[in-house]
Amino acid sequence: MAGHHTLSETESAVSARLGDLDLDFEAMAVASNLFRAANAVRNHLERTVLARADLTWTAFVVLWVTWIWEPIETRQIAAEGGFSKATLSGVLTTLESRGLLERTRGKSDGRLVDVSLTPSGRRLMKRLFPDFNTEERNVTRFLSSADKQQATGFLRELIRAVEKEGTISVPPTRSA
Amino acid sequence: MAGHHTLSETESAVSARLGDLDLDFEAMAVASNLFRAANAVRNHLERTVLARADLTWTAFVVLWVTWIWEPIETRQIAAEGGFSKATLSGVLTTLESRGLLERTRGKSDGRLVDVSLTPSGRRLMKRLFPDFNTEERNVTRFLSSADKQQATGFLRELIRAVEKEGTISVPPTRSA
DNA sequence: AACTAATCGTTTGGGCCCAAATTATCCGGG
DNA sequence: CCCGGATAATTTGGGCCCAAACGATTAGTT
Repeated sequence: MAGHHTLSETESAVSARLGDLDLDFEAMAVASNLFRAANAVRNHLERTVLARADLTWTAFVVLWVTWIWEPIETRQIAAEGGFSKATLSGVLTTLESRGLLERTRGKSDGRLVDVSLTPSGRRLMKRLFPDFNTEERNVTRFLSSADKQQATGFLRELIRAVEKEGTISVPPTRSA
Repeated sequence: MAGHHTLSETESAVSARLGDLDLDFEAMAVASNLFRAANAVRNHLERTVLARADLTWTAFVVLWVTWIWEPIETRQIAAEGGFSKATLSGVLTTLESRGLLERTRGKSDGRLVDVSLTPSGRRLMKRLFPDFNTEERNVTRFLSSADKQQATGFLRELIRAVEKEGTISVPPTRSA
């Protein structure tokens, strides 16, 4: 992550291509910085805290969610973590083979699968999470307490907008 | 993306596991909502605008960056897009095979590769980007203009914190 | 009981993702 | 000119990622 252009540089480059007919540059700035920030923070955490425990990002999220809410059903892990059940299946297999968690078929409903950490998994999280939080503090160190609360609020509004799905409805232009 | 717990629910669950020794819950809230939001928005855009053009997220980012700054060197695309050159190599091959862009060896320096869109690639972006921006506006519709500017500012502070790398230095606890 | 539809988790196939190893090119001595 | 170190992009190998297909279980209907 390095090559940054200023906002107005990008704006004028876009305008040169499209004649800024009806674009919302503020929305564009929010979106592009959202992905840049998430990517940068994620890569940073993967290369520092998580690398020390030999965990990928998604594996950590799965362990984290399970740690907090165990026992928890797989579909809830996927919903909480924001990835598909297909992805989760593979990651669960990986983590189970390392002895960090266990799958057990649901007793009342044979279709469901409950996930719990093993003692080893719980030890890992108890050791890892404080370090993780220290890095979270580190990457937010330029934001005041009020800023952090406000930033959290903005992010939650984005999430709400996607989930409420009140789409402005893009006319279905036909594909390539 | 569905299962949300409130902030305080999560806080007390974490405290129950760790005894909230020295945790920064505000930093935790920023980080977790950052990933949730980025993930939600990305998945949404992939399933709406990008699916209509049969493009993955990363493929779109590559096309976008190239569209704006062409001709551009591969290492700059990777830096701008926030992924590794290894990832880029594969995506470039995919997009080149679809006739959307071209690689040309640098004339002055034979190690470098310049990337440009083909006319077909430029037509695609010119058609696609307005739709993309409409969705960007859609997902930010609960934020006022001032909010969007402020949110952009906060996100850029996160990026700066990662890049400046003034790490608080987590004591290197040993691995699993 | 038997059929049907709904709802789980998993598997499959193709693409993205990164670190590390590899190949190719450049540049500066000697 | 040739050698070696530095710097490009690419390839390799293993893991994540999703939609769609699949197999298993449950629930509703008759």
